[in-house]
Amino acid sequence: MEEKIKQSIKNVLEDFGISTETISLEHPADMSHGDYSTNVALVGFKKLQSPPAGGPKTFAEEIVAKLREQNISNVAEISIAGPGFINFKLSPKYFTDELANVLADGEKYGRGTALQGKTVMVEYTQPNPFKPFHIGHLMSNAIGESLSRIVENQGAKVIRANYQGDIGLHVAKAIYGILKNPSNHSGQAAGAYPKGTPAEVAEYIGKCYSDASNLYDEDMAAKAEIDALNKKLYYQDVELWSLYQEGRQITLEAFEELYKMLGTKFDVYYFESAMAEEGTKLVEEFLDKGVFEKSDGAVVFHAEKYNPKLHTRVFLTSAGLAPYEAKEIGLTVRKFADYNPDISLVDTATEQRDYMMVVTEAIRQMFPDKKYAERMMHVTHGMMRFASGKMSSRKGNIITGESLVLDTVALISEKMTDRGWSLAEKTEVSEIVGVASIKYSILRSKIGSDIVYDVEKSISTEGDSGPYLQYALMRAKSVLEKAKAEKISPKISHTAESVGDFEKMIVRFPEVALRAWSEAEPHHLITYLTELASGFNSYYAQGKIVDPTDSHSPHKLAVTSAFATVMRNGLSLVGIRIPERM
RNA sequence: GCGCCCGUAGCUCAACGGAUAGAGUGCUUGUCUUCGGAACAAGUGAUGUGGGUUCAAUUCCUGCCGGGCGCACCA
Repeated sequence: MEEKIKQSIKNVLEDFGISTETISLEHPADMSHGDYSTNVALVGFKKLQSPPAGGPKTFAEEIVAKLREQNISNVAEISIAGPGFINFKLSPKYFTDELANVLADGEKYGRGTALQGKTVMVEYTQPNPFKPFHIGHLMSNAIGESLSRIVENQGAKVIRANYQGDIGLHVAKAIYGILKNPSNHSGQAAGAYPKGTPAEVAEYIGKCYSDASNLYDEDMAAKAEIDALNKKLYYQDVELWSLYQEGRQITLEAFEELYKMLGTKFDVYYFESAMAEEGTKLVEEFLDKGVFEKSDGAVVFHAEKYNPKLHTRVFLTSAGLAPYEAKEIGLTVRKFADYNPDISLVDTATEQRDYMMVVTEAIRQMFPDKKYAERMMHVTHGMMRFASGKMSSRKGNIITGESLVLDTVALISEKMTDRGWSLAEKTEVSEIVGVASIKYSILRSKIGSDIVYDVEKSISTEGDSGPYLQYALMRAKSVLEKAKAEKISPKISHTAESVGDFEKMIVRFPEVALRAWSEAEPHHLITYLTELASGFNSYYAQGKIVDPTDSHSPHKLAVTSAFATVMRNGLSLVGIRIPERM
């Protein structure tokens, strides 16, 4: 539809001797202005050889006259407003046909073809074994999972990848803590892991890590020991190996349980430990080829030579070890070898922005013909800060990603309306709703910015929230079930009265889904779905939908059904699960 | 010091260079409680600041003020 109108405008402009590649056609913020609006008369006015004396408005009139001659199908009315906007009003039939498409397409409604045939790798979450799963990982997971689904929805084959730091100083710290257990956590004997679920053991490891981390800064002797451990681990010391393997395994299992709750399933896991060798080799190879240079014993890359805004970074330390930079090179080569993605989308925290640009520049210089750099896309998320100064979880610990999820789920559980749940049902529902509320808080704003999270407010029973979206859908479901019981079937009636703002909003879903991809911004979906839920709640409040005495009842049911379909598809794109009841 | 990001109602967030800057929350008031009130409706209230570009600036450029992040052997 949009393309058809644009084409017509283009034709008309050519008649006036104006050629433009891009025509701006948008939905006016105020729906009473029409369904589409263009500013071509305002923009094109200056390009005219002999502009009409009446100004842009007169020019708009001339354009409109010609547009009307074209008789664009489904365009009911063309008018001029304000300084020279041309507004298009579509015929009701266009919308009722679209609603019929929603019902016919079901879960396929809203799919696009922008990435048809492409392979996209999305790399996200990236927690580190031996360390707690913290809030940043939760943000990365919510964003990455949503982007994965948005990309999939545009026809791409998606590879979900998780790159984890299973080697490095943090591991040495954790191992040191386990070997010594200086605070005697859980009364656990030093040098071994306690018995328990993966989550419990991971929590123990987290405490050991934290102890060692403090000692590292305060105690010179401890620092020396940890540094020595780090070196031993790097060279896979036999004595430490089983302790290392067990701890690595168990923290990874604990992460896996969280992914399940969050609704993520990774296709591939990459580990830093496996990238050091390949990365080192590559850096050395390209040192000879002149991409890298020696400086103070280290191997560095002077990114500022190619882009003055970038800086120099170390790719191999003077001790000959591979820092993150070299491992990233190894990872890049590996993932392109494994999947050859058309786009490699990576989500990290914002502080890695410049670092990533330097690495990307190095890759550009290393592999100009393979176009790796051109296919790399980096998005960054901000930090989650907490309102009300409440920085610890219910158990009094530092808030981790895991404790935030569990605390939120527990609060939701307390506030749930009792519907005669079994314990299993209640657990399941509170989990789905609790995770939804966290994901909503993360995804509702632009992904780059920091977000302020208030545990109490985000699960408050009123207003903008994940539960609000789920609740609207539950209501719609209820209505549809009641209609079924009363044997009224949904049927679209193709009359002018049957198209209101709410119906128009429903059929905008495909373009919102597309925009979420083209800007890589899930928050467009959240904003849209919130408006849509609000629209439905108003629609619902206006009068009965299921009413045997109302001849419009079948149409209202069709609209309700279309709403439910779009809400389901939309929630799926942001990675929010839908409960059976709530 | 240099680079990147940000500054919008009391608070948390929107706005593809466009029309009267939208939501939620808070506060004030109302609906209804017959399809699920975790709801609906009404009122209240904002673009940090000085220039510039444009028919049109929250949006682009620029000065200042304020905040976050990054800038060599950590990840």
